[in-house]
Amino acid sequence: MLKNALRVAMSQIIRLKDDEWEAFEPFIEVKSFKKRDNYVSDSQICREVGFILRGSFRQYCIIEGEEKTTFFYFENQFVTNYESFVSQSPSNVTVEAMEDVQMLTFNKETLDRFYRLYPVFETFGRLIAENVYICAMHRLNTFLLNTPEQRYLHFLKSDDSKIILENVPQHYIASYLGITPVSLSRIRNRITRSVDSKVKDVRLKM
Amino acid sequence: MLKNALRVAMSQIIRLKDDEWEAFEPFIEVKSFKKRDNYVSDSQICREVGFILRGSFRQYCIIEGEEKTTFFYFENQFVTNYESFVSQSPSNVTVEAMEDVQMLTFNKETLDRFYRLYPVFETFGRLIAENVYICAMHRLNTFLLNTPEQRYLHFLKSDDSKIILENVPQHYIASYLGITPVSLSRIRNRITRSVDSKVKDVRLKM
DNA sequence: TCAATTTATTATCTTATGTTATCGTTTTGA
DNA sequence: TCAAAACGATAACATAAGATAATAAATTGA
Repeated sequence: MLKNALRVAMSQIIRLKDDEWEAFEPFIEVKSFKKRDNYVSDSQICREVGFILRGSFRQYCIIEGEEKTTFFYFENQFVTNYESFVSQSPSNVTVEAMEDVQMLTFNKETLDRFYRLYPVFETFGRLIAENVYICAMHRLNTFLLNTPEQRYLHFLKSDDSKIILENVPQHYIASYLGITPVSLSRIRNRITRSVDSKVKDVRLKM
Repeated sequence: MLKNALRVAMSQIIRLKDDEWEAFEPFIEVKSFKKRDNYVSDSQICREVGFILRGSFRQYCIIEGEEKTTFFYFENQFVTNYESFVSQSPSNVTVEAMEDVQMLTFNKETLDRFYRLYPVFETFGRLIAENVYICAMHRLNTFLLNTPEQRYLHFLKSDDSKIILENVPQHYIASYLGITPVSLSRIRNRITRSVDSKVKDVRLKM
């Protein structure tokens, strides 16, 4: 059953009893999106959290007429504009399907109800928040402590990079790393050359 | 009574019943730090959350022999290395008193116990986590979307800037904004000149 | 109090990034 | 299927930031 994927994901975070899940399950909806559809729209309030069964999303905001891509969401991940969802304030970003998407969703009222009903849902909410905070801080640190080139190398070593590199055009990744597409292209060129010359060095030493 | 300041702060976040507070209060400790003392030390596990009654802290990490200041904590704020505290993993930062400090603290075991005892503490933990996440994202956005100069201007407009500008040397602020002290000095110079020239323009038009 | 340290500014030089434009190639969608 | 759009690499140029050093002022602490 489709909804079971969410149960599995939640069970990796909290101990969910059968009755708790069975109470929650009826509030989960199955939704589909076509490529290019918006899941969250700029200046709208985000009233849901989604769990991606199939497909992926890109999050961007528009600054001086230009789209700046700030995040990606893939299969088996939760997707929402967390700030807008938590504070029920208008979103300042758009979350757009990069391909056709099938997902499960539950809304704010549902979650708030379950926060009140079952302490384990509060724990769930807390652990999710702690986790996204730690991820945000790691990313922030790459800006505070690294140059763009170091940031790209750091990104290549990260767990997220594989799925992103395989699914996302390079200029979106540049944006995600806070640099221009041209600059990322140059950085990649530089790195390749430096690796090549190292290979050459090794050859010369032989 | 000293501990009441924490009750007030917590009550701005959650509804705390008398019996809940009275159960919690005995686990709160009062601690003092001298200027330059470390509250959190690099590679140590952070086992506490502090609430600052008087004084301030600076958070930094050492990269290639250089201190990079990444955060400040002031009166009536919570202070901890959140990641280290939450995951009970070694801290990668140092939190050092910028002046003599008086604070209240409670430790991880206490908090975990109260998470289990009272759902309202889970709510407290969740709301704190949601809040620090939103703050981290706002800061991350200034790196993703702004140039260093825009970032400084943005910082000047922020709520935090007043207390930081009044209490912190400029080169720490530079570090906090992810730029070098020399560069921040130039940015300030540039801004002043541009404001000056605008004043001059106004005068000429009169 | 006074020497040592810290701090902020400024100058010089180097370099990486931003900007803009061009050019193939690939992908898209009507 | 084919024209249009998207994409990535690259070049040329301008600019701002990093690195380093010198200097003066302020602060610190013995």
